[in-house]
Amino acid sequence: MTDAATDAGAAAGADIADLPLESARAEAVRLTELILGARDAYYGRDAEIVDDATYDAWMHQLEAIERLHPELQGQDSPTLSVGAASGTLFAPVEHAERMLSLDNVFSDAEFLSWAAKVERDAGRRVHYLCELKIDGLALSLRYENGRLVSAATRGDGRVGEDVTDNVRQLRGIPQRLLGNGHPALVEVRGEVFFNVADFVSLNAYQETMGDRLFANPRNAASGSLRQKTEGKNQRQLDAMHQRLSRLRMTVHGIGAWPDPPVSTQSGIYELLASWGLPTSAYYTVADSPDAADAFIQHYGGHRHDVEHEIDGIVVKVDELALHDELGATSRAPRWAIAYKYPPEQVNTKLLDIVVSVGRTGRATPFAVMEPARVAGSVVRQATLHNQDVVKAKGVLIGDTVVLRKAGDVIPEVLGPVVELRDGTERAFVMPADCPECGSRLAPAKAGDIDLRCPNARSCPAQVRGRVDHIGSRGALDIEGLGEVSAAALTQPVRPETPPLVTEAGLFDLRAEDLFAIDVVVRDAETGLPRLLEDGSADTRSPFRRQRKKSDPAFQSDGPFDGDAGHILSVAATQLLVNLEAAKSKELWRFLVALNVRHVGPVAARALAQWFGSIDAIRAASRDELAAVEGVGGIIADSLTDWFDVDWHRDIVDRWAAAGAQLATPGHPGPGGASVEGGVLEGLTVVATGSLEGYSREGAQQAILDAGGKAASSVSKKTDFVAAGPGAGSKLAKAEELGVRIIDAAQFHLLVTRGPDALDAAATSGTEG
DNA sequence: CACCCTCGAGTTCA
DNA sequence: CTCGAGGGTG
Repeated sequence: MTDAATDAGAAAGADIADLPLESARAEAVRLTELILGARDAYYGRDAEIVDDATYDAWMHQLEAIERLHPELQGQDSPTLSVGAASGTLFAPVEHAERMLSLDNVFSDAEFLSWAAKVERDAGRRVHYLCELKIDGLALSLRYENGRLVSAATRGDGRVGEDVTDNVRQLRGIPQRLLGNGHPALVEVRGEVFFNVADFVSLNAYQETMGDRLFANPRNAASGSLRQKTEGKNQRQLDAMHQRLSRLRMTVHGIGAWPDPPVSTQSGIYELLASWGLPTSAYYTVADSPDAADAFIQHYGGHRHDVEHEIDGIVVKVDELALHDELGATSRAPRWAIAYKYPPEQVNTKLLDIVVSVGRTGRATPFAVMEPARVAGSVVRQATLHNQDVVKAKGVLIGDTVVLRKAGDVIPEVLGPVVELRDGTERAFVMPADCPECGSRLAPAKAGDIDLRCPNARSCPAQVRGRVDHIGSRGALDIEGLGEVSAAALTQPVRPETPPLVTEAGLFDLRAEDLFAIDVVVRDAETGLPRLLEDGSADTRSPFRRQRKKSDPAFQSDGPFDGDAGHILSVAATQLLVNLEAAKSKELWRFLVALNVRHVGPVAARALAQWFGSIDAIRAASRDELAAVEGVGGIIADSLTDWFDVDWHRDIVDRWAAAGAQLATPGHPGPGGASVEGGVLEGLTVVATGSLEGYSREGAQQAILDAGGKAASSVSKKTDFVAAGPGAGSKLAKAEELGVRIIDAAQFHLLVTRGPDALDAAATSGTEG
């Protein structure tokens, strides 16, 4: 790129960054039309209708938009084809038959209405050929008398680039067709793409060579195919061949064949396969729109089970006779549609990097972004872990960043789009003080990257986090005690001194305490306090509500009448009831609730089982603690250290005084109860997905009750994996390791009667 | 010294 | 649910 071109691109980027997605889309369409029109004139009529500078400006504008919104870059984008660089590198080739693009739908409803229209136009039910829409580069191959004579990119659909020399090096593409049933002229359309693994290794290679990374497999395929061999040194040439050999082709179209010996699209695929052309293994013929929709939904959930990237599903009417009947619009055939999945990687603005403090005091920077739709949900935040990660990712506040969902769930910032910087970005500086309480942040021990707020006792963020944690499923599992209540109880606007200064007072909470609480109302969008007309913050109570005449619980002389006829809300009464019930939960839950470092549900269970009471654990020495299986020196130290702190012991004492049961009834004391001789003794079981008849917790408890070990991840030590609907990576891991997989019914048998009963049931022949 | 496992954190969904 | 960090165990 020349300097002038760089400037043009950067300037365009600055404007475009402010465009909302819909306007950007419209602008991209407009530019594409202009560019294709200019190209048509140039190649088709040998005439220039615009000067080079204008043409270049359009291209740079379009490139800038596509960098900002990669999802707008269609496969037929002019930036991916002829003229993108200089227009003279590859010879133009005219396709025998125009390569049309497909119309898109973005939802099941849109797809079903397309199918309904097709069936209405056809006047009958039709079959649908469903296939994966591979994220690659479309290619047209021309075979004359069975020999490959040319290969061309799509280009603008009518004229493409001649990439025959490069294509001849691809292993997956035959130079000659097998057999002799093919016509004299065959033009097949296919997709050249990288498998995900090959794409990753290609980028790793590019990185070691100091070359530019490819944004996605399609760009990589395009880049590899459009490499020019002249002027390259031998080493680069070898590397290129190595990469090219990893390209594969799958055929999903055929044109220029007036009289095929088969009557369906799927028949054509079989024919192509018999000629030695590589076709995709992933297609099916559906006999109804609903069946086709089921295929779409299936792969929507299993996009990553396929070795290559897919950005959607292509559905075609299978009956060839109907293709002519239905015809085509100027851009796309009416007998086929592309269902586009939501993009998994998008660009968005990094508005700020903010630091949050968790229940352990760890200060974690996270990215605050312009809300963006990724993989089907709207994301506005993503963790950045610590200041080293921020630095390693190289993001600046104000950058346009690439956002994705790791494992399809957890939002992750991949990095900045450096080309779109305009100089106003600024670097993130890790604050020296806790953003919530102002204490000086410091590493817990020398050499730690993580900074922590040392003010464990009264830092609002930490107290709030701990109270929230107490209510969580892995601890006392108190319904109604979550993030929101925890905040209301520890830092309301009224009263000034919150009911809970630390978690010590949790079981002393009374109805009056809850009734008095007011919190600031925050805007759901911005997170800022909502203001009243006089400029003061709007407040409301989470635990009061207006009394209605119709209330069955209406009492004219209730205890809380003073306040304009308000009564305790349902949430408040439930919280009080649940707190009361929590007082008699199992000992290990209290141990987890105490927030001792390194003591989670597993260590807590081991300790509770051995010692039988909090007092016994408090009294135990470091070595006595470390003698418990699953507890080592570190956890033992962590426990004794914890009990050395006055206000920690105060928590235990006040909970006990409030009636919390901090001992297992009937436990004989240290060294005592251990469950032995259960039917699952010595066996490790992992439960995943939803198992009919069991809750997530219930399944774990059933395994433990039977004397087994309930592990949270699958390893080769795992004996059984009980998998129900919705099972994810654990099931895959079990298959990979050859661990025995059982369903809910078998799981029930296993925990009640043991593994032998399972085998007996299996051999008695329930199959068939 | 290898594993293998648990902990802890952040996030979104039903 | 997944990742990194770091503890426990053979």
